Amino acid sequence: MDKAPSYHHGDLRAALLREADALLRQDGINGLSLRKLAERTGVSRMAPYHHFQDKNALLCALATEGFHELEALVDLAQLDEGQDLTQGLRGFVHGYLRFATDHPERYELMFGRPLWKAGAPTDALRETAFAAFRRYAERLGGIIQRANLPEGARPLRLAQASWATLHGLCKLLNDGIYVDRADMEEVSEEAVRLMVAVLR
Amino acid sequence: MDKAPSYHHGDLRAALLREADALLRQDGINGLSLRKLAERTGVSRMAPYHHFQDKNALLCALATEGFHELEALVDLAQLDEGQDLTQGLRGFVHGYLRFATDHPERYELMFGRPLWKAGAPTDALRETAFAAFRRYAERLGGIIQRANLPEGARPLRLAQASWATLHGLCKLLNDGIYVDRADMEEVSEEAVRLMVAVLR
DNA sequence: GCCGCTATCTTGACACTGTCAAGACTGGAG
DNA sequence: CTCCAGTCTTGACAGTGTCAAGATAGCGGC
Repeated sequence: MDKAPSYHHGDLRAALLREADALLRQDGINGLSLRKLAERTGVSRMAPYHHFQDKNALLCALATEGFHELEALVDLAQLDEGQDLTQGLRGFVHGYLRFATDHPERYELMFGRPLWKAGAPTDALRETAFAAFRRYAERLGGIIQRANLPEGARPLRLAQASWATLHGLCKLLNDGIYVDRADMEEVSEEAVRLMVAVLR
Repeated sequence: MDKAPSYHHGDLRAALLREADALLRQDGINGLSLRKLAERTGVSRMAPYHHFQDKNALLCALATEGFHELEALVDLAQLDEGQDLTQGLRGFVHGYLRFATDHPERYELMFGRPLWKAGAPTDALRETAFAAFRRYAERLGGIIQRANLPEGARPLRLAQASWATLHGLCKLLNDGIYVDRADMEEVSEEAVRLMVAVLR
């Protein structure tokens, strides 16, 4: 556990990711600078570059972890079983909102423009992120099929539209734009109604 | 039109906003630096500070213009008259998506975290942004009332949820996350279905 | 045990950013 | 004409990501 501070750190990369997460929580995504991170980890400013190609690569790695959690969250949601549809959706929606609002900086990193538009996202990030979505779409497809609704290519579209609702809600909430944290409960319920309504 | 380049520019501020918009389009929100802007406008780097307190203030001013356009767009939408509901909503949704995807950088600026969370938004920005939303909520309230649905505090919640859907869709589209530009037509139609379904 | 190779870490330097401080100009009011 | 307040400028500083080149150390082969 306690390490004599030798020239070779031994387990940088992991330490970097850990400290980066803490720094993210503390200073936000804009406050996360490689130099601060290096200093905090007790290493010189260029050391991280031996474990990550870029600042972008480091952020992508961090975001990828987040998407793994998100995927687990989708798996946990009781969307498929004979369970009540509204109840299942409500659970997922609440879980998603909670995930996003508990760690806003992390969520912003995962879905933020800096990674996806400005810096090119890593292949690993792309894959992990889309895996979570694909899983969600499959679940929704199962529901549609079981309720034998007019299917078509609809499951995908519905998954996109409903995820957009969730995502937009989280963004508005986290940035404090049109919906207040105090409204969270009621608005999320309205979102559930939206999704359920279209599923009948 | 042609100005002898005198010591006093005469109409900076306006020129700054104009050039800033162009620079935004060209280099994206991250590429918009005050120094580049100043040089492009043909003025020294500190000149903008006599017309805007901050970089933040300048960006807020730019975003405010955007929200004025958005408000006009809400006003244009045929949401209230006896017109077919689906048709009216579809028009608004398409208009909104078009607004966001035609000028992604501008949209990102308007609703982005840098202004709303990191830097404190100007009072003017706050006001303009919320005015647009309020107008939208009123329209929706009118629809609900005319169709005498169970009202309650629902208009506001519905406005929040549906705006979130739109917003999330635009974000996903512009950042290229779960929904591709090629899917735009179909997904937006699904969004319309979402909103209409919950209005019955 | 020793040599050398390679992964790892370091310091120096550069171009870039936003902004504080202090000076230079100038158009208009008195 | 004078002076002043509004406008613009240059100098400086701390902070950023990252290229280049040097320092260190652990590990396999002899």
